[in-house]
Amino acid sequence: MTVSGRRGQRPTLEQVAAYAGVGRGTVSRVINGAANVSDQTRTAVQQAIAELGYVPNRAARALAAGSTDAIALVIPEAETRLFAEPYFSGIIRGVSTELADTDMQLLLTLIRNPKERDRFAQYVAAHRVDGVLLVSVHADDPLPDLLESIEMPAVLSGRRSGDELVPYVDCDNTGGAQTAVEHLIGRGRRAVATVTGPLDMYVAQCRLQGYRDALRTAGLEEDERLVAVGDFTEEGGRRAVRELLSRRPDLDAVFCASDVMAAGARAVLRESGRRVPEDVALVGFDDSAVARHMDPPLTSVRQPLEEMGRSMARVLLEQIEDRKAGREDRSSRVLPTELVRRASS
Amino acid sequence: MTVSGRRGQRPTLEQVAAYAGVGRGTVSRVINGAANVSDQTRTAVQQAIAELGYVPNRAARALAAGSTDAIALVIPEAETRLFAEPYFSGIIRGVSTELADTDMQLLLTLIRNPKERDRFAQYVAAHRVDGVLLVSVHADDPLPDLLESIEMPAVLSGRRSGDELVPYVDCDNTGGAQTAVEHLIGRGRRAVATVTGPLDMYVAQCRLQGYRDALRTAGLEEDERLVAVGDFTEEGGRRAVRELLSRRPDLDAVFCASDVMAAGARAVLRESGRRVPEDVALVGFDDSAVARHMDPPLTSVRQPLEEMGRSMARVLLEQIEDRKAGREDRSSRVLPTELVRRASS
DNA sequence: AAGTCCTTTGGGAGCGCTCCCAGACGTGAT
DNA sequence: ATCACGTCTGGGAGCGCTCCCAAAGGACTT
Repeated sequence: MTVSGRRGQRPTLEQVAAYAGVGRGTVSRVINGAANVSDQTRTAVQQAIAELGYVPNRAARALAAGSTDAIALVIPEAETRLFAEPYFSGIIRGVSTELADTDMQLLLTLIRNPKERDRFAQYVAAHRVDGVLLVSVHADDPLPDLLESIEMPAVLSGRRSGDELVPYVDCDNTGGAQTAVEHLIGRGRRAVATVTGPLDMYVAQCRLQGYRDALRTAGLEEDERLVAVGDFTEEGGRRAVRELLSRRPDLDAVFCASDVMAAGARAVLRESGRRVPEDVALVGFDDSAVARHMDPPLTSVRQPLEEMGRSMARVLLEQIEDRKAGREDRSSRVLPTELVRRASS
Repeated sequence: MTVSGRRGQRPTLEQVAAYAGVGRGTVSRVINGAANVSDQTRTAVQQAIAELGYVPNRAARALAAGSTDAIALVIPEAETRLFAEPYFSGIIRGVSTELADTDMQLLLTLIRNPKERDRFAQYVAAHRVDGVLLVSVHADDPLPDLLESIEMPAVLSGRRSGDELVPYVDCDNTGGAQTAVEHLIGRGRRAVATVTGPLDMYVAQCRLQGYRDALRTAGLEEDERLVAVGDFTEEGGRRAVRELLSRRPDLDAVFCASDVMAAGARAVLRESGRRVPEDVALVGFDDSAVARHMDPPLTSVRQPLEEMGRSMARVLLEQIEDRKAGREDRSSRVLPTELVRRASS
């Protein structure tokens, strides 16, 4: 308790100014890298800052400047279940990396229910952050449009549909799926089945489209009996593969739109006495821990999660910058995926 | 751009006061739930707030009050690798849940290198947050002591040693391990081996201790040939189990201090022609996705991650509260684990 | 020598709150 | 009627910045 009297004793900009023998405005200019400061003055101020250990007070800055130097990363609970595993840590890591050089803060907000959503909406509407990164893939999520309507800079992780209006960063789901299936075809497989995600999700549509593109490119016939709809869960994968096996017992490869579904697929294949990859080759999507630790290890399509996080942050920062300068910027980005080949195919 | 003129048009406390026909101070009192406001006045103010859609400006509040209404969740990169998977999302979810009713903000900070650590240290030293949640298990991490020295309220996730001084929230690693091994013994296993984590980590020491306690309680002899040191990686698990098999080919159960190591163990056991669980029963720790999707699904010790997150937040908030009131509070908490039984044992 | 323009600088005003003091009013005791 | 004391209220001061205007000075031009 003795030392705590020191609280608030942190030097202020004013003290730095006094110490350096200049005015407040000048110190402010140096800190914010404004032009029109002579080298001599700048050096003196910088030295004063260093000697006093000055750190600007964010609250004061935010209040005076009307900006917050903070962005929010918003994760609706619903997404949390579907994409759990490597997804968030990857995105978060990327975002954080990109923000490290800035002095933007990252605010994490989980939204579990409508009440929390409203609370967040109000919070954002009150301009308590400079921008929002939103993990959202559900078409019926009202948040993106809300952000749009209050002109809050925002970037989505993933698209809600093919003609997404809000700036987004996504990975090439179609291309990734196509590559995966082409890989299977290249290994001599001819009866390639797929287990899709729920088809009301755009990401699931894309991955199915990639599957179809690959078949078409290879001149293989598309057989609807080789397509089963899953739900991104292991049990869904099980169910789908049972269905596939009953319809086309001769299938020799399965492309699953997620690793977790591939785990379910793998179990059913084993139960049915089929060996992986000898009898049926298996490929997943996500390159999650599940894929790495499966037996045999699962070939999977890797999304560049960290890079996606970085991109999201970058796009958002640009957007904030542009908005401030009165420009309009609505760029999005689609990043390539990578096929990670393992023993399952 | 037309509408953006509205920016900053959000009502201020002053406007609320005018609207309600009271003074600024009164509105402030109502907002902060201070006593000494007549019911009539309070109602009038609350109505004004509702009608105007007033939301307090955090920056202004922080500046005037000298507090920030924000806490930081700090994750050193090193931990990110080891504990990746369910750990962070669980903790984060818990923390976020607990904070939802507060108007505390959650700031996420990843620390990748010494430079970022220093930056964060400076940031914290400047009292830009009210408290810190620190995921840290490495004894040589300087951050906890730094926080201690500047009297910043802090709570660790996990202990660095048995006599941790900084308040922490941990799960009962020893008890969890003991329960797991007792479970194996209860299923008739007699040559129970263990794969430990790196023994310079307290968490690994605890889990080993739990293993020993279980053997002793059951009156089984401890054989050092049944203990192999791993490193929480799959490859480490592989290596450890190969070692164990060469030393005690008759082992009939393995308790691994992490699921990922159990995945490695499982692979080696299969290679050696042993069936799980018929020949060798297997138990892991963490109850991660890997455990659920393993073949056979892995029995594992579940940590109550979300509850741990909640506890951390609660303990930190209490600490902040107490500190503000001039009291001293240093409570910690150890939460029970739960054995999740699956087919591997 | 006077005027013009640019660069550099100091410091007032104000951001929206909280804190706190002083005043207004009511109640009961003297 | 007077005073003391309590409850409730208004609003000044100030938190530490940024913004911006005006002033000081230097380098040119006419």
